[in-house]
Amino acid sequence: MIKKFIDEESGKIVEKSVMNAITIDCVIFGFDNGSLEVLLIEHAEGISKGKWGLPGGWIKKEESIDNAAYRLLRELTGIKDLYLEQLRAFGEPSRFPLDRVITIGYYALIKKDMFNIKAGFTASDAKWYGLNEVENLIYDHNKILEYSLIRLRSKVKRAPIGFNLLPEKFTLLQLMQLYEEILGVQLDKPNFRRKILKMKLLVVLEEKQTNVSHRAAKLYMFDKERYEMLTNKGFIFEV
Amino acid sequence: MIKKFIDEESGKIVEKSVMNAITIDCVIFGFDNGSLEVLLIEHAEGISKGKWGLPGGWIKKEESIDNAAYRLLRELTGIKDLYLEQLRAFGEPSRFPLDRVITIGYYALIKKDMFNIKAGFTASDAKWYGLNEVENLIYDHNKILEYSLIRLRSKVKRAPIGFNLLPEKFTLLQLMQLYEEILGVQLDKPNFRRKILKMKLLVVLEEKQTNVSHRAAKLYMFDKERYEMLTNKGFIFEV
DNA sequence: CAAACTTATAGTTTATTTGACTACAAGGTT
DNA sequence: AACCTTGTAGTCAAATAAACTATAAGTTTG
Repeated sequence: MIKKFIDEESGKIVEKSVMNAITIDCVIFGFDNGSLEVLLIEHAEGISKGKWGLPGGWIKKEESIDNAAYRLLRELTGIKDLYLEQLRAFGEPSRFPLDRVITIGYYALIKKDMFNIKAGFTASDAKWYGLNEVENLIYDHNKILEYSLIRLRSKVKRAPIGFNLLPEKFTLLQLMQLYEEILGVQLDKPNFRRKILKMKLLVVLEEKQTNVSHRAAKLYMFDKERYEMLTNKGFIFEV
Repeated sequence: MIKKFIDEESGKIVEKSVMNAITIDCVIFGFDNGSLEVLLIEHAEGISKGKWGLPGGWIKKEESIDNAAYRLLRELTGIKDLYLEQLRAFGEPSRFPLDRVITIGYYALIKKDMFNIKAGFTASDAKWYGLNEVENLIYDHNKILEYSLIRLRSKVKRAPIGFNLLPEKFTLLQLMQLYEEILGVQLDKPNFRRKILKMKLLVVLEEKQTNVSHRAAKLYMFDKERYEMLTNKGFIFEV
């Protein structure tokens, strides 16, 4: 597709192609043992062969961008049940060395206990990294990761998306530690309990923890229906 | 550029082009006489000729997406001093009737008193619309507008971007009305004053309003340097 | 088996913030 | 001069958040 532009220096009308290569790159977050991790892959082909970066891929003509992101995650992890949100488009002309490639960043939150990584046919390896173990990634992937963290931190305070990182059943301490880890703050146990329970978003279960070397904590579940009901009434989640 | 994909039904590897046409569309907000407005343009060419939509255009190969958005706004309004932020990419395959076109949405906040609209060579007319005067726009532009409003509302509470819609010098009532209009709430004058002044972000000027038929209010200016200084110390703007 | 230890959970107290409201000041208009 | 509109200062009760104390319910250790 060729379109007309005004050349800013000469003022003349020039014709240029407006076709671009577009990729998707996704930051996948997991929570394990009290720390936040991201899933990185080692590229198996092309100029970035052998280097680590975010999982990603190309968008097909007939699918929406969101669907492309879902498809890529399905190919990589096999899970269908995850939280996925677009970050934004990253389009510095220099971000990709060979051609102009615009990428659309996503981030996903998954329950780590629920799946196995399949490296897939463009990756030779896939591995979880703690946030401060991440070193130099390909292209602008460090920048995308950084941006995803900012978004995650701001979103997690205003919407109950944190639950997507925990198992179905969790204790209040686990939930608190999740918030502590993501937000990088220290929280007070009794105060956190009170605050989160007052929202009435959690269902307390009969079950308790097992195999712990201390008093077993009650297990809770997030009540999504109740959340939506409350939201419609004007309730705003805020930690 | 041709890439390989796994066909999900047959499991075979197929080759597809990954080139896409990408545009930029921008929601431009202005504030006038107590109400929030958006700048729309009437398209002068192509299949949408005669219809109203968001101002937009194509991205050149050698410019970043942000720069493309700046360039388009400059071409349209002539202003260089504005607030600009990317929303996200919109890429439903059906959003554009002829081809697959992915668009990257932006929103801008401008001081309406500072500029004149130039319709430009792809638009036959440009006009400010109050938010509830906006009717059916081309493509998915209503959706982009809706999304921009959600973003504006959430952002304006957490960052002092609202000032970009006001003249350099403004009264506290003007500022309060801006927040009332954007957030759709009623605020209490004394309480709003106290809250906003406590942040120490405003410089009070010697000047007062003129030509008003009531007690003249003091004029204030936003102190950007002070804002950045406070932010570095951990201050968080919140209305 | 009891003491020590760890985490869970309940409750108290104080400081801070928010929200609603009252009162008066400072102009211009009639 | 009376009145109207908006600006500005101050008060007070209610709600919320933050810091802290205390106790309960288990495990582990000696």
